[in-house]
Amino acid sequence: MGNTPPVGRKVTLSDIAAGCDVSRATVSLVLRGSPLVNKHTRARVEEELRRQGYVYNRAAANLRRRTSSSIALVLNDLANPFFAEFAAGVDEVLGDTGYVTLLGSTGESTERELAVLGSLMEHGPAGIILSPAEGSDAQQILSAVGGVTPLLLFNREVSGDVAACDHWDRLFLDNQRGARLATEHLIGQGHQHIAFYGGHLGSSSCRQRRAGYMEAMKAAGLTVEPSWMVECIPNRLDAVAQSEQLFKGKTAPTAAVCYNDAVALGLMLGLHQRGLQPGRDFALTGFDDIAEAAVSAPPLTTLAVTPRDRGRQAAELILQRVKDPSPPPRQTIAPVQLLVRASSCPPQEPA
Amino acid sequence: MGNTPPVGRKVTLSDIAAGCDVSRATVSLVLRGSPLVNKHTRARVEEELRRQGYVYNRAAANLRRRTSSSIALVLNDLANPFFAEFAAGVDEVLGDTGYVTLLGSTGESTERELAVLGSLMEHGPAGIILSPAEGSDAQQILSAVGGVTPLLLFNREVSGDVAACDHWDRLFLDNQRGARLATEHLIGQGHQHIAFYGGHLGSSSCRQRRAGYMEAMKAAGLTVEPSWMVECIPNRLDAVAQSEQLFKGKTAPTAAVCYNDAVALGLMLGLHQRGLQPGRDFALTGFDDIAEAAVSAPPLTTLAVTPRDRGRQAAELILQRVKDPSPPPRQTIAPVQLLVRASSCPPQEPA
DNA sequence: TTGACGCTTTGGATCGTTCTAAAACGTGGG
DNA sequence: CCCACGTTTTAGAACGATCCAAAGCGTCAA
Repeated sequence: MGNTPPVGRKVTLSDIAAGCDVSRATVSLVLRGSPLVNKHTRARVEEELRRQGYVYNRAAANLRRRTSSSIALVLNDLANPFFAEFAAGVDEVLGDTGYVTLLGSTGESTERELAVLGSLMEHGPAGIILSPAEGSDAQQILSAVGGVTPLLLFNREVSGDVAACDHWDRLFLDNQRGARLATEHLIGQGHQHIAFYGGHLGSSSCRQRRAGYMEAMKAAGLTVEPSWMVECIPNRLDAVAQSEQLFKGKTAPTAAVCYNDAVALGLMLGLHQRGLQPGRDFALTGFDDIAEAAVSAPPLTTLAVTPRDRGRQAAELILQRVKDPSPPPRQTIAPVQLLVRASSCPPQEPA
Repeated sequence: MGNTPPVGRKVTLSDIAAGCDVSRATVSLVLRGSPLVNKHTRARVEEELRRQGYVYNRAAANLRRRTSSSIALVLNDLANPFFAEFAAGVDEVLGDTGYVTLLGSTGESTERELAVLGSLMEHGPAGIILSPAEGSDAQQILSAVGGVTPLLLFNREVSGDVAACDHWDRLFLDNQRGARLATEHLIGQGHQHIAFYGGHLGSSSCRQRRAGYMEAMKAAGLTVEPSWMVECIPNRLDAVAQSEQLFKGKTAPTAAVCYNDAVALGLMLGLHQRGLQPGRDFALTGFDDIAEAAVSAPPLTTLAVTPRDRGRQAAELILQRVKDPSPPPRQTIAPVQLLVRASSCPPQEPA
């Protein structure tokens, strides 16, 4: 009978070594499946590991080997289903590769973002995936994470000195192309008076989506009335409230490309209040393909961004970079896919 | 001029010590804000820390002190908004207390759950918050996490030997009271023929909610027809499909307590198909207060479960347990709150 | 002069693992 | 009998921080 496992303390490699009369080094070799150890020794050690209920201490190993087995994931809003799906995708890939996810949620506060980054850095992650809070400054982030740990910027640009962060990788959605596809689709349905509704000009994604819209309109030779470009806070409530702005100009639009699904669903309510039936009297498109989009009345034409796939992709990008830091920084633009549903009807009386 | 920071290597406490001619011990004291160090020394050291861009290595400190600064958060479905909110709440509190969140997502697979727990354990978390996958076995979980690390079970029971896990803390929603409140509310509106619609009897939450419903019915002296207890898969689609079952018996219900919001929204569609207008011809309630509940037509009376608050609470519970492991395990039942909206109308002709 | 006493500072061991170089051991050829 | 050789095993120094006991130092009373 060997000794019993220690009581108040965790079982260490030395306990195992003592328990079956070999050196710590040998146990370590067994743990890492080295071919150097003799079959019988290995069996004896493995039995002892089981007997004492040994748990590997990866922190100690990482210290000695100067390695890391974690990736930090810092998100501006975990409660948002888009980012939740994204996080699930990230964790899926990281888990499969033996990395562990260090989570940090900033709640759109740049102050908290810096604090969270600082705290996570103390755990020495091998890399960082960051979806920055609005208004994040490149310089400050750089000084929080240091110049060494690889960082992948997701979904948003940061403001400030470009040179400060031009060695970061980037993963963005193809906002511009998405909005262009939606606009082209509405044009294809026969619409000529098409608005762009919702979003904040302060956000880079809104600017990109507007650019895609303008691009399609221009390419089709269609003019854009100023009253058709309406800003609103990108949630349902404000989208309802601002919807009448669309009809203040001299020509009323017959369709709208909306900044995102939440805004589109809000606009639907606003149209109802004006006596217009969306999907029959007025066509609209969203962006994101949230769960509700498929079951709204009418179902919403929108752009699928597959956040879980983006998460997986982000994880793979940062892992590549961790494995080999030498290649030049890379910017990846993820495709989005147009999902045509009933909300994007043709105009009622063809022009 | 001091030496320059090292190149390929991270800056360590020894670099700082060498850089300003003190011992490592002194630098360590400065880092931890000890009152022992002289004002001038402290200033010199702090200057050097800044100059070299020192980052604290918490893993090394944890190793030496035999402490931990992380909590593992293992969720069966991170993509579900309920758990995403929960995670955000957990991370909020943990971040404030200097802990870091180790994330693990199991995707409802018990196999993956064990793998994830094993991997996280190697990082030596101070505690674990676990929302188990369906069908998780107490024994297996216990052997994955060992008997030492505190564990908080959230939201779901695990199957198998109770004795195996009776030293775990628990945090559950008050399903029974929630359903009772909803039922009492409908009774208060004047309903007597009230159904319980949706959910799987296999799930513990469904059984608890049914129990709350029965409790209220019995207390009010109301009888329950067998045809009023209808099971369905808890999603919108199946809820539409099964809704006619409610009207197969000899007495048609005038109201229904639904298993959750998704089911309630599905039932609304089913009622429409029968020519009944929910909120006027038929009253119903949901459970969860998902985002759609407030904006459906009619807005849905439901039970708010405030997942973010639950997350905060879970974090506080596990931190308490980490701080002092001695008190006996505790089961916490979180209150749910009835939100009355237009869907729970009085019956059309008062009985 | 001595030593007792605060106030600071410090060397060295230590946490649990891995790495390196070398030792132990059996074996077979010269 | 000795040594070279392949196979296993090992002692001891790392990794970067903290803890402990003790030491340096200036001051002041005896």
